[in-house]
Amino acid sequence: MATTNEKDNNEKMSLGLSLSLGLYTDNNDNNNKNKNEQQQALKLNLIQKPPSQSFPNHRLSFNNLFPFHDLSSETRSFLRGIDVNSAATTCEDDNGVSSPNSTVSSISGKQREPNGNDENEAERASYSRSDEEEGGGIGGDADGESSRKKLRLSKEQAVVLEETFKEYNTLNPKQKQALAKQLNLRPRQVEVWFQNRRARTKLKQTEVDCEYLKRCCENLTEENRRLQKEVQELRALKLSPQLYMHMNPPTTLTMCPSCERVAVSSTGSSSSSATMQSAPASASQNQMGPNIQRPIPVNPWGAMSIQRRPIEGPTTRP
DNA sequence: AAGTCTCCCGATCTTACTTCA
DNA sequence: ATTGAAGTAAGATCGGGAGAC
Repeated sequence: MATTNEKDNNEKMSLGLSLSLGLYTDNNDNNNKNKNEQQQALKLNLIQKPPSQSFPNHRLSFNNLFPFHDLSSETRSFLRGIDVNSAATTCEDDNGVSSPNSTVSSISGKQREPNGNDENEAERASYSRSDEEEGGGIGGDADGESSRKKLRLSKEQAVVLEETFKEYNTLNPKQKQALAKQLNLRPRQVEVWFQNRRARTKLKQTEVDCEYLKRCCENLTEENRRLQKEVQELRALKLSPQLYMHMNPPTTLTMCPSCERVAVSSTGSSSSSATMQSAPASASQNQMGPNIQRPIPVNPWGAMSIQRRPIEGPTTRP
């Protein structure tokens, strides 16, 4: 079961994060490689390395993931040293009488200590019900209460999750269990976190792609406008007889999109066959006035200076 | 082939928190 | 300084599709 899931996960991993017109999908080819190594690495990462040791890299990597306008509230609070969740330091219901989250939600943020007790964060944010069965996950309101109380993860937990996500954006059951155990969360929580993380990463990527396409459209519109203008100028030239007499028969330059060679097809009666020339040669062949530039075919996509920046980090290592 | 299980995804709900007037 | 509305981020849930058994 796990084997098929891993395969499935890897396929989705390579598909899900490679929206973006296939422009940067190369790295994902490595996703299917060395699964055993990945698991070994995860074990090392999750079990042998204490969470605190992975913190120094956090802010850099997180900013790399979301470099723009995405200083989340948690991060901002983190930077300010304010513990946003420090109120609910303990959850008193190991037996599940009341949700630990209800404690969190019943205490407004204004009751939290301003300086925050960072030492208690992990305990605060962790489920004291972490030993309860995973069945309490989706729709798992075994106590019949339909409350959807939410628990903010501590920054340590978030950091570990982020670090893990950067390496594996999907987890197999073993990884999930190990991570949940390390973070003192329920496996379901880890699973949900990864699902949400994937979804939001994809959303961000979609936004980036949308912006990119918008700029492409703008560039093409501008290029079209320029070409239209040039056509008008050429038509005006054609209508001017004395100038027209000294011109070679008008040519139509078309660019082969694949080889980027220019087919020069004369519209005059002398030649009806198109010949392929390289673009620079055709440019120099233009015998029109110096002020008129024959539009050398451009690749508006290639000419664009937009830097596409993949926003999600998670690329599995080979 | 049909049923079940598990996983993932997309949409959505809900809550915690921030910002701003 | 305080407060409440609006906005945002993120955890959680729901329903459905897909693959494995």
